[in-house]
Amino acid sequence: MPAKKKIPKSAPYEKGAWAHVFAPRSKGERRYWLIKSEPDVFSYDDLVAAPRQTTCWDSVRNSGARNFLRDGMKKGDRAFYYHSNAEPSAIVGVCEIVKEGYPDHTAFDASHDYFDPDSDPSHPTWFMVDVKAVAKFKTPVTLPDIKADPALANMALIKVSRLSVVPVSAAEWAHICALGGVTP
DNA sequence: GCCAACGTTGGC
DNA sequence: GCCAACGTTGGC
Repeated sequence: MPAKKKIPKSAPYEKGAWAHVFAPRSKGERRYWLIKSEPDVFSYDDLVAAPRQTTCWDSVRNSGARNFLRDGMKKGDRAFYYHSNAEPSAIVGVCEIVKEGYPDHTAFDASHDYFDPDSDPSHPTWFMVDVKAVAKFKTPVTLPDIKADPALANMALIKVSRLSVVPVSAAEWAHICALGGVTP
């Protein structure tokens, strides 16, 4: 693994390199994602403790991540729950998309930290989904684990840092579920 | 705390 | 349309 990797000049999610994650689906096809949260802010255990083990995934303010939330994710899709800025940073559980992309109301609220005056209810800029906890990993799969695993070398998590929502391939999904001790 | 790798903004 | 300055994420 190169110590320093070259990231394509143009952001992949802008140029259609990830068009497959937005492409039409076969009937019943499920797709996979990874969502990041700092555990000090909202951990997987916080999700489990939430009413109906569900929360709205609000406050994403990056256009690439927004596109995944708004256009990529479908009800029934699954997502890894990743703890960022943690020691160690790691995938700690599985959740399910239980409500597809809808306007992020926190952008409309002037008193909210993530208020965006350019987003209004008639033409929302930012979107969110609802996620529900499904299973906590028996063993967290850490970022060093992921980086050391040749089967995971192409994960979007590694390829494109600083994006809080990224796609996961079906092969990566199965592999990581096995490492984490949960059924895919 | 540092800083790489972005995305965004705004001057021109 | 270019690009420098700035802000953010998140690993280390």
